[in-house]
Amino acid sequence: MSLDEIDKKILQKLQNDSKITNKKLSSELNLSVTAIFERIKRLERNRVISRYVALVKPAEVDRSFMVFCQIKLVQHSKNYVIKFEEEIIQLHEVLECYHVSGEYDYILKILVKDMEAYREFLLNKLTNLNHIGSTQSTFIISPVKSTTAIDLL
Amino acid sequence: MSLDEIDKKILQKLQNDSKITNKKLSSELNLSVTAIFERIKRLERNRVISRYVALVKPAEVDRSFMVFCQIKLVQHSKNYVIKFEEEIIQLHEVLECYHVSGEYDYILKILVKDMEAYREFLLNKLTNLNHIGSTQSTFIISPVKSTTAIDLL
DNA sequence: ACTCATTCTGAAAAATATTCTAATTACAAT
DNA sequence: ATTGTAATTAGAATATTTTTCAGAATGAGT
Repeated sequence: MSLDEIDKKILQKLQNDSKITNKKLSSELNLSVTAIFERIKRLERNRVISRYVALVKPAEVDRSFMVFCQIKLVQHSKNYVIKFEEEIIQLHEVLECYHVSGEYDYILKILVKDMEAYREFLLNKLTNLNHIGSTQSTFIISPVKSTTAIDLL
Repeated sequence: MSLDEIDKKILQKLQNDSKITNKKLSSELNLSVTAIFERIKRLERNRVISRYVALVKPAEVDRSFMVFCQIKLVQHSKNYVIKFEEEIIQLHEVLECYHVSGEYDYILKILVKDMEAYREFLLNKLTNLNHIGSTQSTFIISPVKSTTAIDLL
């Protein structure tokens, strides 16, 4: 789907604050409320906007420990890969998982309460999965930047 | 701030779809609209909910290339670290940046159009920063899971 | 039992989202 | 240039939702 400059400005603003009203958007972009409304609906219909979400502060819900975990599989046959990915998706501690290039096969972003909870996760969940070869954990000392907004301007 | 089960259910739902109406929430949780309204306002006031955002599909806005880039600094004096982090924050291609444990100092999640754009980014922006020792890039072959929602139940 | 603070309900008011009709614009084909 | 067609827009109406308000229920501490 093709996006003009107005679409991009709308997306830019919605990515930063999806609670902004159509009225405010319309005055900032010098368009009618209806024009804004129709454009947003079109962006939603075409799945340019995939969803609207509330972002929760991890520390406020007792999830202050973030880890990047790299994983190697023992085999790479299609069945193993499919099975592994299905199982990973089920784990709620895993916020993100990517199949990647390089020495390891996967990178996972994991969020838990603390180091102890991570140990539990590793022992009881992750290393219990079949086909896992080795893992390597990288702990987050401090977040420097964290955004979901893609720059479009 | 302390959260009861109702708060957690509200957060759970808002993390998945922040456009859900208070009326719908109220019927699903068997509370009045006002009760829901007040609870959400409290969650916002106390920054449990940090913001509401629209999520945009990267491919739809021509950003199909994601990379994890690990960085080592040449020195770790406070001034260097501060300066480096300030500069990283400015780069719109960098969606996330974490100070981490292990062999490298930082992990960055970078989103660009394609490999060529990534090369441009590396040459013109990243390696132009002072104090950078070495970098190592890991390319995303395929996303397996990607969510912003923290499981609270 | 009484007070205080918190959370709740239901109704009213204010603001916003959505629908509708018509006018305008953009653009391709002639 | 001009016609026709579709897409986009504006403005008014209607429908929904958010927000405010007053009063009732709840619970902890005295």
